[in-house]
Amino acid sequence: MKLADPPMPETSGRRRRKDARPSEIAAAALAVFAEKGFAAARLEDVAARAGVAKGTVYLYFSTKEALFEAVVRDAFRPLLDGVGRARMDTSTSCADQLRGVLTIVYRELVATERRQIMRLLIAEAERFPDLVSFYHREIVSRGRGLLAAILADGVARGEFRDGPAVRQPEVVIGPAIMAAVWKLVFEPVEPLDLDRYAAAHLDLVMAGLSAREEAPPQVRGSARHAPRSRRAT
Amino acid sequence: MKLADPPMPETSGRRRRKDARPSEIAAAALAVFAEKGFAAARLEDVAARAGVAKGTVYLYFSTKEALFEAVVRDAFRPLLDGVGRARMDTSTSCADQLRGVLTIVYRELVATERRQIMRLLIAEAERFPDLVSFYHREIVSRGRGLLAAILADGVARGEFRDGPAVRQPEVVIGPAIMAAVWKLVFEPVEPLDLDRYAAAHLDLVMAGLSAREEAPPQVRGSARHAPRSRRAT
DNA sequence: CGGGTTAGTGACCGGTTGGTCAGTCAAAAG
DNA sequence: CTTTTGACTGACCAACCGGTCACTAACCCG
Repeated sequence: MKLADPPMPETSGRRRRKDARPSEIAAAALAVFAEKGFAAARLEDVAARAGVAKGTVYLYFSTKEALFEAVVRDAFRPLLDGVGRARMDTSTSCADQLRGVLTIVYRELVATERRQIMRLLIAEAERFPDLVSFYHREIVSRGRGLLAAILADGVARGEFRDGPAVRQPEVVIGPAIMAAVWKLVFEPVEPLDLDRYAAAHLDLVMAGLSAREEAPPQVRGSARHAPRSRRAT
Repeated sequence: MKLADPPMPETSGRRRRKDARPSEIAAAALAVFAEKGFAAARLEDVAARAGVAKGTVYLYFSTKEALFEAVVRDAFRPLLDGVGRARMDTSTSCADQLRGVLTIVYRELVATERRQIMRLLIAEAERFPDLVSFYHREIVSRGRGLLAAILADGVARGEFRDGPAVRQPEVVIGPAIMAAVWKLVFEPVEPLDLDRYAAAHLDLVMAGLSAREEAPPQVRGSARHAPRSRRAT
């Protein structure tokens, strides 16, 4: 496109509009979808919010489904490489790495309007299986990989206790997801103090993972007598 | 009505139908709403699934919104008193009480189709604020009260460590909510082994709460920097 | 300036669907 | 048997909305 364009920047007035339109429309569409859901969102509202006529939407998106998919796909784009880069330097303790990851989740997902994407994904999951696959591949499995690596490393270093939670890293971020859901549903009724909540989450998880010198808890019948490989400090 | 009706039981064949209809329609509506969402669900589908004509639905529910609210409200009715009764006898240890509550959540919410109610509530939360208030009042705040009581009792008995998580009981069930969401969204892509997951959840929570020995008052998450073996796997 | 290009428009169409209501008919009443 | 009741029906209506397309006008270039 832009390659081999020696003389002038081709973005003149009219042209600049054309380049800007798709993202303008996408932003408007995201707002409307988040507010109304897919089925109840009206294309005319999207157009109006973007400051264009309804026909213009169809210049850039062939159908309502296509618009929805494009919008929801791109909503996490800015975070995608962030997740990739998130492999922090291994010099810090695993506990701190874990703290860092959870803090990012709270700051970038739970606390921002991006959680509306979660609502859309939950609501329309079975109408848009491709979208679900995309998110699973690009976000969820990567995130879990990162988490699993940190936990495994923590066990290897003797920071963390080996146990079922290490092999089920989802458990560790579960409370954060619940916080996002809570804010999506109950925020008007009973708002959630995210700082306090996140602190409690961190506290519980750290205490639950950390390897104690005193190994065996009196937790009876935990159905899991795995060898606590406590690589003592 | 029924008073002063000496001769015969008035529930004859025709009458019995009238009594049965609302719940039949409600059951059908729940299925259709769960499958399609509120906006995309068609009243004719509901009627067909209930084995009646469309007009019949309007004999019992004045509008589509009313039908939705009635259906979603009643979906948890059978569990309501269950939650109330769930104040287990205080003879068992608080750890066991907590285990019991979480097990019930997994068995009655996460593992059953009832989690579809969660999807509906999340998806339509801002279109039905009354419904949200209802659930918050009848289910969520009761459940949290129960949890908080168990945790506080556990602290008093010296079973649990006092800490921020005790004052934020939501954190403790967070992973279960996440499991429900996971199954709602990613089940077709990557199914979740609920037993393994629940075991990991229990393990993490019990370890995170249990008071070890004399418990250093505030661990502040073992920020030990011990880069003893910086080798990754 | 004028002809050509193209982003943008909005009236319109057709299918869908929430909601209505005049009518049907089985059972209860007499 | 006839009459009355009321649960149930489904054709119908009107509004709504996704998608189309003939048209407009802003812009570019010679």
